[in-house]
Amino acid sequence: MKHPENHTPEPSCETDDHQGQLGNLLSEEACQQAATIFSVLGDPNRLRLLGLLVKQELCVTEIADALNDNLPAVSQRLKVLRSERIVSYRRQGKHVFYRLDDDHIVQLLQNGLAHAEHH
Amino acid sequence: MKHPENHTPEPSCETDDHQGQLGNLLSEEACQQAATIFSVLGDPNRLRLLGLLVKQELCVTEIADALNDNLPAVSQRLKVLRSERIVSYRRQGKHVFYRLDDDHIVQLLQNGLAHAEHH
DNA sequence: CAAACAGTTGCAAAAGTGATTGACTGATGA
DNA sequence: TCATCAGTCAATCACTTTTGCAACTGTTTG
Repeated sequence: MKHPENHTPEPSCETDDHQGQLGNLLSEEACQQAATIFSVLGDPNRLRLLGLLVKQELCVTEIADALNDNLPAVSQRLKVLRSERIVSYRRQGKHVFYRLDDDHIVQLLQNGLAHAEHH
Repeated sequence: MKHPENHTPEPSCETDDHQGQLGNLLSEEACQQAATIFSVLGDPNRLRLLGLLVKQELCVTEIADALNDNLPAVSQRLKVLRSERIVSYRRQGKHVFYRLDDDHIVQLLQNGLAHAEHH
């Protein structure tokens, strides 16, 4: 007696497959991982930071300056982004340069922004 | 004395435009909105729930049952998803049926999962 | 109208998150 | 080697979010 059997004449026939490889992909583990990534992107400060990196590679100081924020804060954010492989970095002398890890996440950002707009 | 001027010979020439309408889009407000959406998606429980809705429209009880979770919890999650227009709903008799608001967010989910996987 | 069912809401406890500050590491250059 | 600059790390605090439970609303059915 779990599923209500008397609710709707036609059982909500939206079973078309406007999904990609999605459907089954929502396994326990996939959800967990995807959720982590989404929540890392779910912060305006980190998003602003990524916005800068879309255009070019930058070192931490430059980022902090552009965002008008202090170094530890920025470094902290970069650490989080690093942990999810959203940004990668290289050291050059005293400086550490960060950039987006791949174009993949640019897409994600675009999608997110798109949804934000048309809403 | 803000931007370091001695850091790199060529100032990190990644200024190619593999961005869509992105670049400038990262305005204060756009960031804020996008961040909200991302963080709503940044929860494994909500993601699992959305996973169900990708395939079909479902009522709250069905969802709770499928997720093996209690009704108030599910209702609460749906409320959050509703607030960001990620799901829409219709009432039919005693039941309230939820579904994904548009195919747009399916894309978002796909992107998120894709990134989660190849990582 | 009363009973039963489907959902929602409110509230308090618990868990998670981000900002801040100060100390620490690593590289350069006098 | 010492001073300085670039960045990271760690600990604390404030704040937001989740969750779990009980009470409440709305709808159907007897």
